[in-house]
Amino acid sequence: MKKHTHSNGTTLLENHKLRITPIRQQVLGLFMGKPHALSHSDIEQTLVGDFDRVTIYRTLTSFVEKGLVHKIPAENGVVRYALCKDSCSEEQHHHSHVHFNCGTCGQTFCLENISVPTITLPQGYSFTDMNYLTTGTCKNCNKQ
Amino acid sequence: MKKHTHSNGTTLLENHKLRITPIRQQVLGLFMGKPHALSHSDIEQTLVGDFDRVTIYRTLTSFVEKGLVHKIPAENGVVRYALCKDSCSEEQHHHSHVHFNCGTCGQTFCLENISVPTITLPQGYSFTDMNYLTTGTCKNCNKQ
DNA sequence: GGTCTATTTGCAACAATGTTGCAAATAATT
DNA sequence: AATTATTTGCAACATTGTTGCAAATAGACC
Repeated sequence: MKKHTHSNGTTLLENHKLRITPIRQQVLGLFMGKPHALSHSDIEQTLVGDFDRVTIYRTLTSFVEKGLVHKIPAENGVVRYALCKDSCSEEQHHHSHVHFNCGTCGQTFCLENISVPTITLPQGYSFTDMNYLTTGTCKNCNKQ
Repeated sequence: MKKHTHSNGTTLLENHKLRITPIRQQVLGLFMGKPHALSHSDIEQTLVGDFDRVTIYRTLTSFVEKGLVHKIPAENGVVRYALCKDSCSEEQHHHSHVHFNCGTCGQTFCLENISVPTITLPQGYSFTDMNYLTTGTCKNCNKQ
C-alpha cells in the first residue's frame, strides 16, 4: 500500500518558495519514492509525459538553489541529486553527510545516520563544506 | 632554477609498464610541474604541439589504469586528475586522501599529509575506497 | 469568475565532454 | 633492419549541459 505523497510534496515546494508546477511535483515525487540519489538521465527516463530535457535541468537547478535537494558527484563524474534531509534553505545548506556509491548496482545512497568526521585543515585554509564519498558494495548487493 | 624532470618522468612511466611516448611524457610533466589537479581541458589547453583530444582521454585513462594518477570528481561534476603519491599500481590503488577544492581560484589540491578519517558503515555494507572532498578557500586565496 | 504580471516552460541552437572503430604510425623487442 | 603489439589521429557519434527567446501558466489581485 502506497501512501499519497502529493500533498506532502506540494507543501515542501511551498515551504521552499517554489511555484507548484506539474514537473516539479513529479520530480519531487520521484525523489520521495526512491531511497537513492537520481541523475538527470534517471529522471528523464522515468518521468511520465513529455517534458523537455532543459526543463529538467532547470527544475533540478531550482531545487538545489532553494535547498530542496543537493548535488552528489560520483567518482566517474556523473552528477546525482538527493533530497536534503531537513532544515536546508536558500540561505543555508548543511548536508555534510556521508554518501555511499555501490560499485555493483551503481546506485548512490545518503547515509543520513552517519556523521561526517571532521579534519583539521592545514594553516591558511578555510572551510565551507565537505563531502565524504565511500565506494563499495551496498546492503542489497551483498546479499546476493 | 628548474630541475629537469624528464628522466624522472620516463622512469615513472617505465615503472608503471607504460610505453614512453611524447604525449605521455608531456602530460606527466604537467602533473609533476603543478601542485594542483588537472582536468582534461586544462591539459588540452596547456599541451605544446598538436595532440588529439581523444589521445588525451586515452592517455589519462591509461595513467589511471596503471596507478599513476587518480580521478577526483568535483562538486560540479568536473573530473580532475592528480598524481598518485606512491606505491599505487595496476593492482592496487590506495589514494584515500583528502581533496580540497578552492571556491575562489577553482583549483583542487590533494592534502597528502592529512589522513582520511574512517567511518563505520552500516550493517551489510562493504567498503573498497573513500574520498573526502572539502570545499573552501585555499592558502593562496586567503592571503588576498 | 476574470485580469495582470512575473515566473516557468518548450523549442532551437549551440557548447562541452566523453566514446568507438579503424587505418596509419610508432615503441619496444628480436 | 624486420617484426609485432601498442598507440595515435581522424571521423563520426553519444551524452551532458547551457543560452536566448517567445509562448504558456501559476499565483495574486480585483
